Amino acid sequence: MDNHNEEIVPEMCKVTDALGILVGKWKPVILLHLLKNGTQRFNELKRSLPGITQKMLTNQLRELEEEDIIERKVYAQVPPKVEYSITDYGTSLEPILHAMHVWGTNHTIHKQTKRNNQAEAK
Amino acid sequence: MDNHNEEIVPEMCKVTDALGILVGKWKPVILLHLLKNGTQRFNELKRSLPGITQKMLTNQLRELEEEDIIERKVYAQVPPKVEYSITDYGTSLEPILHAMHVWGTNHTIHKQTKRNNQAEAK
DNA sequence: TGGTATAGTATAAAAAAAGATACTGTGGAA
DNA sequence: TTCCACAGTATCTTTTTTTATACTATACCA
Repeated sequence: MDNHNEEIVPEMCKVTDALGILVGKWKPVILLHLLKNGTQRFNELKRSLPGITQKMLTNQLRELEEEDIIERKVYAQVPPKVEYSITDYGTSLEPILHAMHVWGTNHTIHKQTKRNNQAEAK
Repeated sequence: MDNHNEEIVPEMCKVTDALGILVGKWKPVILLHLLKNGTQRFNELKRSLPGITQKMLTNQLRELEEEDIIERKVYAQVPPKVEYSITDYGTSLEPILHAMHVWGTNHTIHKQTKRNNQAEAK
């Protein structure tokens, strides 16, 4: 048995680092859109994200690009054309997003069940 | 082949819901402490979390309790004694926290590598 | 000639999250 | 008698995040 047990030591925990990349009101949805639909132009994304402002979209995309999760490709055209896509490295996030989605789905059920139980216990 | 493919539809995505539970500057660390050390008293936790204010700790604990992730047990004593622990249900978060930790750890390396490559490319 | 689409930037304001600080009541120890 | 530990509350201030709004340049179309 080798000695790299996988216990997380809170003091050197990287969970927050990982979270930092996912957090932001719009980042998960942006990632899911890019994962599902592949390469997208700026305004395509914008139309898929009702309510987002251009500034927010730009911000979130830049932050994801900074982390090497997505790629930004600018075409030298007028009017401008900019395409966004998930990098190969970025796809390594997919299992986590998926796990969170599954957990989140179950959690909504869990909470509903709990509420019902509490209601009938009165 | 059955028809429940697990593709995440962004429109009905629960990732944000799951994230909402983990987000908060202190929640992941609190959870990791409780997972690692088991039941803890309020001030034990506080001492383990250098820099946290009582208000923040109380807040985060109440929010986690609200989601049924942790349990709060009050002893009718003076001075007061309150114990916090992960619920059985709460442990279902462990794989996700673990996955995020592993991903986060790798990500720090990834970024370092990228920086080095960029530096030597100049 | 005016209007539209593109991918943004700039600035300010509002809202949410986090932090600082002071306060509570009570039993036991010094 | 004063002080400490306990598990919090109550306010107030600061910081961060998000939103709202207006503005840019240029090609194309009618």
